[in-house]
Amino acid sequence: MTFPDARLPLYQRLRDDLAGRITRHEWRPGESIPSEAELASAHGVAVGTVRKAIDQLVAEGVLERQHGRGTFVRRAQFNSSLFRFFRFQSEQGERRVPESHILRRETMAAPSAAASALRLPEGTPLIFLSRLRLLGGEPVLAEEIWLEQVRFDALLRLEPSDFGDLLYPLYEERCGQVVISAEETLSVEVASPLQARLLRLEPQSPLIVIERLAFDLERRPIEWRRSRGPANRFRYHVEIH
Amino acid sequence: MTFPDARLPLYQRLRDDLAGRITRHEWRPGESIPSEAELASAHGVAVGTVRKAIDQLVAEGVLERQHGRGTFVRRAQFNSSLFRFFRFQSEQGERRVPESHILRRETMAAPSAAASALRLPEGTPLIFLSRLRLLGGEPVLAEEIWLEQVRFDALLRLEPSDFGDLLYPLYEERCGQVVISAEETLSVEVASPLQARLLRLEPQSPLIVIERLAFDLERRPIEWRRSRGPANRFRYHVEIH
DNA sequence: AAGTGGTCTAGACCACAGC
DNA sequence: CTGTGGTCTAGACCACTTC
Repeated sequence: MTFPDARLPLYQRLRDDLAGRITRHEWRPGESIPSEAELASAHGVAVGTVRKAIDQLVAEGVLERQHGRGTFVRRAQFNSSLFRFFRFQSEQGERRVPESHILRRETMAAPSAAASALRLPEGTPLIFLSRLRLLGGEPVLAEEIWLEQVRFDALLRLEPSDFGDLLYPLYEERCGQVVISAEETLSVEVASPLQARLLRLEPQSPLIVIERLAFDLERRPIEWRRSRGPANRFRYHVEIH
Repeated sequence: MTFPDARLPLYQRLRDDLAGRITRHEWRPGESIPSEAELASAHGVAVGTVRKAIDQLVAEGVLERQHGRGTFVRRAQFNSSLFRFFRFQSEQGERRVPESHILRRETMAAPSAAASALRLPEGTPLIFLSRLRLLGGEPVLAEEIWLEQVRFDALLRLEPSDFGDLLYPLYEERCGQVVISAEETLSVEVASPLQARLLRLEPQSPLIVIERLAFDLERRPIEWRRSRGPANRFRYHVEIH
């Protein structure tokens, strides 16, 4: 339980309260939350204040309004921009989801880079995943993923072959962790012999490197990953506002 | 003059009205707009409605509220994410603005790629600019830029040496065109002999290619540019929501 | 003290969905 | 017809800036 700062505006505390109840699965993705009038009377505030709190969560992509029907918890948005970097090569629409193979799954004490990214003390127990992703049989991404062990414990009790092709649905269903935003940093480097063999490239081929830090509803970083793929089949699209 | 659809909500029409007055330079960047109470009585609506219109423009980055002082037209935001791809090499903060040299400035009939990006009929008169950008004397970006001639006419009456290092302030001051959002597409290609010489690289070096389509207040595309730089000194940071 | 934006309330009326 | 979200109003009170 966090201490809601009483000096924060009402609608802010309400937003955090609702976000918490979604995190705690009081309302599940796809379900509707109580009506604005109900929430208002339950919290003893005006409807306008409830609307302002909901407005925020809608803007964050957590809730979705449907005129005349209600307000719903959004399901993980697998067509959203969070998945954009899968758009390797095939620019012609039809974003295919690459198949995934878990190569390694281990626990480790947080190395300094992962610890500082995830804002955890160095040495915190983490889960480390190594994944290879393929499109039409060809490797397109080699991924290294770090997760805080206490949050993602459930992943250790699952067969790596049962992980499926997408992690975020797994995070949501098995671990109750919802990703709603992320920061990515792109750069280009040259393939090491190891990476080259994994991606079936010639050594010294240019690689695109995507570092991603993913955040949950409470705006805490919960996943850090570093993905590498062949630079020549790469396209990346962003909207800047 | 556009026809405001009377079926649109009041606050939407108000938003468009305010956006238009900013475009037409009734209020200039850095200046304050009338107070919410004034706008409300001038338009014969409630203050809440004015606030909702202003909220939108604030979210779009056009206006900026200052508690107790007023609401201001934002100046072109040169530290904003629109300028992020200047962050070549020096990751350690201090984003320096590269110096710019205009290599070519011509008028041309819109080629099909530029026409379709800018959503203009093929053959529309355009201005074409070619720029080289340097950091500490070293070339970091070679840019090709296409602009609709009727909007950017003023650029033809200016000495290329007087363009300065940033184009968007120029667009704003000389042409009354304000960029508030953009889409970018990144890819990697291999330097042609020409590009290699321009960027002082060995031929066949990997290049990062950034295509940018920039939009104005009315959400119309007004600039299309393609920039190329050495891939190895490149870093790109995005927030995904 | 006067003027500005920020929060919050209470309620009217409209538009859409679903029975 | 009922319940839901969407728009709009009118006004109280607060917090910050400026003079």
